[in-house]
Amino acid sequence: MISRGSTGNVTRSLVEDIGGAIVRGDFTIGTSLPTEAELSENYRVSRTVTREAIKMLTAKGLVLSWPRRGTIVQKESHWNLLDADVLAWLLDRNVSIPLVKDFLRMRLAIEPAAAETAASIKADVSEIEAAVDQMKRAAKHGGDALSADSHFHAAILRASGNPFFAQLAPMVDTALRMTIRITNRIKGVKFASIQEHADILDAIRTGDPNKSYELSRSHVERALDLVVKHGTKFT
Amino acid sequence: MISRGSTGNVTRSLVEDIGGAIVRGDFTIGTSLPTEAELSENYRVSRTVTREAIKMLTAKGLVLSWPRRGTIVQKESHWNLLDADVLAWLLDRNVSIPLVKDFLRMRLAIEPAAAETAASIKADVSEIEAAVDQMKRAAKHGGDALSADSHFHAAILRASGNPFFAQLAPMVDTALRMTIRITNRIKGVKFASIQEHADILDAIRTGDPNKSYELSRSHVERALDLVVKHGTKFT
DNA sequence: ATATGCTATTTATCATACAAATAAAGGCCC
DNA sequence: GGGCCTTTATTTGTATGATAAATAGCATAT
Repeated sequence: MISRGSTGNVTRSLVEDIGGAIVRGDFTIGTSLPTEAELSENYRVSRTVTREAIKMLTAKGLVLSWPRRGTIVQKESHWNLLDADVLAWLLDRNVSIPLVKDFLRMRLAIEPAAAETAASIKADVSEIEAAVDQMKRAAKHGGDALSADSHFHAAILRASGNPFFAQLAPMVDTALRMTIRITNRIKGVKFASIQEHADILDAIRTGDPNKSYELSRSHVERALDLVVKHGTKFT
Repeated sequence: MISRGSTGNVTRSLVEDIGGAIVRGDFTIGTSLPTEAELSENYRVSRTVTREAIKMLTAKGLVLSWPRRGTIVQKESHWNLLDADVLAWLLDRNVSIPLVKDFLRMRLAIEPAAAETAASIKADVSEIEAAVDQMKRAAKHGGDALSADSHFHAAILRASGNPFFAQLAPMVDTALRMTIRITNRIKGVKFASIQEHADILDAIRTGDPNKSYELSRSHVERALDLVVKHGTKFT
């Protein structure tokens, strides 16, 4: 049986449930899911709902359907990791150190470039500013510092004005929320200092591409070094 | 009326048709598509097919449906640019110089990092090798040099072993195929020399991260410079 | 053994009906 | 008139049942 979920949308709940199960590894890659009829029976929903859910999972690259063969679970390399849903499911069960490393290495490639670009076009920094303010407020009066942090980095990607960078923002937002927990539990390391974030903001605001690049790079590098050095203890 | 398309799949054809129309700008952002009933009528397909197509477009971030409000075309920032379909639709009608620049700037951030990583882990280079061979064959006996080129770059991303980089491979493959046409029609510039590609392959194969990074970077940089310098003539 | 045709299974498509949500219209009160 | 409530109509959401198309597996023939 499936509940209607917070959205009151049965199809959405099914997508969550089956998608999560696939990513979690409940089904063997290359094999078939239960048939539409079985899924509908198991979840007590109509075939309509089952089919529409499967179509959405198909669009996310998780499965592929063929008449008579069934709905085949695709290899992980086909999964759309950049899809916020898929990534959330993945991180939900699998916040492994290697994955975090790979994620940080991608950020290391992307984020400094985005910061550099943002500075060079004198981008609107209000969103970045808001994130820093939120961090300050959280430090003083308590609050969601983690959200503020992930917002900060997503905002930089958007500020770059490059749609390809901006596209990665939701993904970075989702992933950061998960991974910051890991980097924070390494040694006695606290949240990266607010000053460090404020400096990056300042470099972008004053339109200094090189400084923006370097500050952003060393910020991410610090997190990566931490995981590389101490990560093995936390696998 | 809609044909069954090359796949013999009506739903897929509808996705192509409506998705393409949205990305092409045939519908105003924020407004509603025709109703399910109207779409079904127009395309002469059942509501089932229409709904399943719309669900797939929803998963790609193009639309969002609400009872009584209709199916709303989402802002471009919500579109899943990293989805190969969406990108193909976008490039199909909109291979504009600014978009190509943004694309090259993202590659400039990603590709050298991927090449560096691939070299440092002594990655399997057979796929990259195959692409270079294909380029050589194409040069000699004629053949699809463009495909070989785009394969080469996608293969590097995959060779990095980083799933976040690898995920971008299909997108880069699609986009390159479109954009190489532009860079090639600037001045008398021919395909980037095969030697240049072979050198990158060699640096990765011999496990030289720094050289791999530098060669890859200058390769992409050359393309970007070209577009920046001469691009305005081709908008 | 290989090729050919049959059968059963599974997804694909169609058609219809009803439920749920909600925007728009209309009516009511002040 | 203007704000509040109710009703209505429209649109997507869900359910059900039927038929079509594709194909894996089996049986059969050569």
